[in-house]
Amino acid sequence: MNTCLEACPCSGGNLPKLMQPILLSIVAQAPLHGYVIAQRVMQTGLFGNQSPDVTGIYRMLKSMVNDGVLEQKEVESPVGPTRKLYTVTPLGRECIKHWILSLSAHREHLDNVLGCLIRVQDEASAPEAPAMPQV
Amino acid sequence: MNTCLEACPCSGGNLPKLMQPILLSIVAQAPLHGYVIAQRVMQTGLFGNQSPDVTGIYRMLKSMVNDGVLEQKEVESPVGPTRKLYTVTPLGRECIKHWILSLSAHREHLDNVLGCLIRVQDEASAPEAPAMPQV
DNA sequence: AGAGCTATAAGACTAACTCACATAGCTTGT
DNA sequence: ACAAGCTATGTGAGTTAGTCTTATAGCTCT
Repeated sequence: MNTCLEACPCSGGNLPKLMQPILLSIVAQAPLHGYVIAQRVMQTGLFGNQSPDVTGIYRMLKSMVNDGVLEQKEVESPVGPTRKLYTVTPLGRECIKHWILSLSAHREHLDNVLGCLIRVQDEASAPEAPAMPQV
Repeated sequence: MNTCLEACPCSGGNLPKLMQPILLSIVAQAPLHGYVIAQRVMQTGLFGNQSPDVTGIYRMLKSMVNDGVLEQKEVESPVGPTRKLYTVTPLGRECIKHWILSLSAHREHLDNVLGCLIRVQDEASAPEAPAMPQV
């Protein structure tokens, strides 16, 4: 039993952040390494003031390389650990097109679900105000 | 490395089905047991011809009872195993309101991400048609 | 007798996250 | 000189919302 506040899924905390398409669109603009990508994610303003944590971003970048949508090039850095420069592959460009289609479809699904919820909500709030006079 | 077809996340297969709000809106209309709820989910047409599998629905119903948004009443059935009748609790009604808010916010996020992708896509397809003459 | 429907559920797996922690070098302030 | 804090990458462990496979049990229809 929760209080339906922050912990409840209805707060939207468990909805996907869509990091993969976001990362694709950032890297598509210019090849970058992880740390800078994470900063760009924050700068998009998509997450208000805070970005989802960087470890998730590094992990996602790695898995995207594994999937062949990004390419990774090790670059010796003058300071700190070796940086990894990410570039979008041709396959990744294809993925961007696919994402546009599937996110549009998802948007429609979302609208339909919202419609169901709002209908239920309206019926609950005004059951004694019939639009049509009863015989 | 995948082929960016069905297996790739860009196909949208991993996007959430939003079962919890769907189940809430169905049970809010009338108390039902699992099997019938699963049928209603299919009838909504939200998933084309096929519904996500029933085991997920049973599991979700159970966890929603655990969260206090649904109430479960065991009903002896003349045939087959004991049915479980689900009803939306007052907390569940609150959740419906919250879902409307957070799904609306999610819709906005989705639109923003789509905007980023489409912008990148447009720039990639028309880089040699400058709107402003270069000096 | 066997097929197929009603009805519920556990087991094992996956994707996409989260938080806590580890590591390592560099810069800046005191 | 030393600590604090930034740059930069990563592992481990856990959660949520799903998936597919399999199990169960009784009923109806042919």
